[in-house]
Amino acid sequence: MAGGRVYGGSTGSSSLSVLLQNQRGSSATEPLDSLFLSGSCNSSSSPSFLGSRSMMSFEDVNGANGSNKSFYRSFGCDEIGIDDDFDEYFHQPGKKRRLSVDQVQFLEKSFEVENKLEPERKVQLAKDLGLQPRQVAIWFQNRRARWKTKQMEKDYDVLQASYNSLKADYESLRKETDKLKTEVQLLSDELLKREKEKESSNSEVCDDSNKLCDQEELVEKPIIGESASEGEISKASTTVVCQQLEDISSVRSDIFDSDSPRCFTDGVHSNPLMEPARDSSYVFEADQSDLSQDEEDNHFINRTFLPSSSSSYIFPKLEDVDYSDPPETSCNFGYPVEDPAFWSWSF
DNA sequence: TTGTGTTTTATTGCCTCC
DNA sequence: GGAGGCAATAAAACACAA
Repeated sequence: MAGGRVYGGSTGSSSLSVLLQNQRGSSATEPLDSLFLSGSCNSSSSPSFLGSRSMMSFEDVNGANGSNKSFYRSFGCDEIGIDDDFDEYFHQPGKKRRLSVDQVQFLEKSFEVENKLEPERKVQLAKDLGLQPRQVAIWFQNRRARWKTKQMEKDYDVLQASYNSLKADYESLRKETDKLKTEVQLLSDELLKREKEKESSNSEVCDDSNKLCDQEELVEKPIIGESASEGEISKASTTVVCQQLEDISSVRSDIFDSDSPRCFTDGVHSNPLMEPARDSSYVFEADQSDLSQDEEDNHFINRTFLPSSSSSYIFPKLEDVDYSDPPETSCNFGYPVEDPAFWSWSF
């Protein structure tokens, strides 16, 4: 829209007083509501109807001469002496004429009441305004189109505001996610580093492990063997078990410092089901001939403290465990547990 | 005064409903 | 099939800057 334009697509009543002032030179406070009051026509207000000269140029203007005047008669303006103005525009066929401000105001008020036009109302409006019913219908049709456009603009603004809000939220969450991913990466690196350190230290320990392994066999046989009974666990074996447990705890506490996010409450897993997934099967399988030190630890603990009467483990099999909905206290940091990236660093 | 952009009035063609 | 609504569009009217 050009700057300074006083009329526009928005023909709301708020701008009509300005319109009138510009077009008629009348006071801005001059009540347009007089259109809806009978007997409002006087010599000072009559110029406001001069704009209606446009309606005299319609095709059947000769026949409509009387009906045009009906618009004024309806407001008590039978004798206003504007016939000369009518005649001036009588014979301009094909010329498009704008409705007067007052006619538009009248139509606007009618539109506010009901934006659809019933046939009876159309005829009545046409009669009152001195227009053809078709003109009234066209005006309402165009007015509805303008209203729809405005409404779409409003809806667009609302949607855009909503979009901007969501976008801001998304950006915030994305930054937080990136931050957490970085943290996870750091922790994962640290874990790998410590595991390597542990493996190197284990290789040194293995030199002395022959003796330890012999002792472990002594512990296992009474527990797992078919002929073994609980009463057969000797006091000496119990001593060895305790010693091994201390060794394990020592190694574990060496691996995980107190600041690392993990699922341990101490050197032993608080939730055995969250055991390492690097090779998750080993936790629940009875026979593992080639066990690393870490695996040996779990192997030992599981066999020592969680035996069943039938010598099978009481842990559920891995495939029976539902990991789809991990507990709140798990260490998945909100990542889906089925994500391999999660299992690569979780415990 | 003129060119340009905007608004309004009106037409056309298509669609839906009764 | 006619009436009416709607989208697209033409064309006139209008405002304004250069």
